[in-house]
Amino acid sequence: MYQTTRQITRHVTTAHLAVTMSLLSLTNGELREEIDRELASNPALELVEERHCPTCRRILPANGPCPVCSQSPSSDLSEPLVYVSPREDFYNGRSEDRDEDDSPDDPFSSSTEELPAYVLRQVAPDLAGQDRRIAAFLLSHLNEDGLLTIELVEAAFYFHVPMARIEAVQRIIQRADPVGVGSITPQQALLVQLDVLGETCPAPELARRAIKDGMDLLSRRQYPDLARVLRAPLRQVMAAVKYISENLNPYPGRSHWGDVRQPGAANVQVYQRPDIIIGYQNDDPKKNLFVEIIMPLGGTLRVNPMFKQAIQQASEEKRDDWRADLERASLFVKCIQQRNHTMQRLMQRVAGLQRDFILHGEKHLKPVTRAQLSLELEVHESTISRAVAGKTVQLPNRKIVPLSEFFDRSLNVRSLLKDIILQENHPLSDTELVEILQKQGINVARRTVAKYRAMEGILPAHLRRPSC
DNA sequence: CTATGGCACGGATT
DNA sequence: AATCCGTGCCATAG
Repeated sequence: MYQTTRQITRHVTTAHLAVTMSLLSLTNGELREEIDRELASNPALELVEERHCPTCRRILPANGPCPVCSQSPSSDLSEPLVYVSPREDFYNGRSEDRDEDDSPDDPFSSSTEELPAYVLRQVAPDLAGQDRRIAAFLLSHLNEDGLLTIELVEAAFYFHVPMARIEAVQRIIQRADPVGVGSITPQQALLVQLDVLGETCPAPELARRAIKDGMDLLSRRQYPDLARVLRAPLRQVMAAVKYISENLNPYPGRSHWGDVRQPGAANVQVYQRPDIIIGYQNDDPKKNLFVEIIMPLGGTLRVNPMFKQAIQQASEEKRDDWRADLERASLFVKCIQQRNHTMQRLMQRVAGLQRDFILHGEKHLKPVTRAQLSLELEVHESTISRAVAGKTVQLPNRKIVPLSEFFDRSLNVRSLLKDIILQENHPLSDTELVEILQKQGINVARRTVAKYRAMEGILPAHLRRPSC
């Protein structure tokens, strides 16, 4: 990323900007990788030890009390508190956040961290020697969803065996208990599940084609489009979709499809660890909104002071190299700080603006654009874009949504529309829906209502049940 | 004839 | 400069 250290020392400001920008667009997982890389290659950089908060177990900032637990009386309840929170567990450990609904420890249950072992136990008897090692290798690269995080070719390269051999092992793994485990993509997992299910009782053939040829549309719930691609009537496609969502699971490592907490709105998109968490201080809804910007670290990053001293006694030829290292380390630390600062300011403003959305749901989202925010924060538009892109936020109700949702121009209208249709006792046509929306002060074209419906996966009026 | 989806255009957003 | 979004017009299905 920045090998040319000489130039950097000369053009500090330019480099500073460039690095900060690229860091800004990283999610916490990617950021951690970047930090690890830098930490490994630069001896001048160091990670100072962590201090845990005794009550909430969060890692504390370099000095000062835990901002989550400290009872600082806040003067203005409408102003959210924003805090950059170093939390190692968000990178490689287990999340402590969902501990309420964790099942009691059962040595024989297949909990998340035991998934690889659980599967290996099943497949091991069928495999000999090398194949067993291949299986173990593959299983050690599963993510929480039960999908592989590496390509099969990597395994083939690692073991010096042909791809076919790896694929054969993978096929055996995929048919083990969480059926579909060890697939590369959700699509592959679904297909395997369909195969296994089809052995006992036949599955609709349309379901297979939907997954194979229309996975993209399927996951985006664009059913009318899907029907067109498959050249099948919408009714049949809907039946196939129903079959898929009731019997198959694109993420074999998870027991349920979508968000369990909100059974009404099944979300096909599943995100992993959020980059930002919004909640309340001490989980008390009467307190301020509390925004945590997650730093995937177990401590604080800084320039190693010992290294500075060591330079004095360094030999003539090494001194220049070390100086460069030092320079790069301090640049890196500064850039990280800059990134966090920007994120902090951004979230401060966003949380303030979208307070109603955070507390009361999609209907209360205000249409805010990135451009607008860039004016208020006095940064370039692209800075906001980078900061927002690809990041996810956990809301107080534990739902994880993309940060870009905070800038969705039409989400509030779509959600209102969803409500109206949910409460209708007679299927309303698009034109009728337009009129109802107009009474609520929202002006949209008939065509637009149709699009919103499609986005929400709601069928046209004549295909909807009168009752539900 | 009515309800809806497809295509394409223009303006806003990124 | 590229992309997304709302909309109008037209074709098609029922």
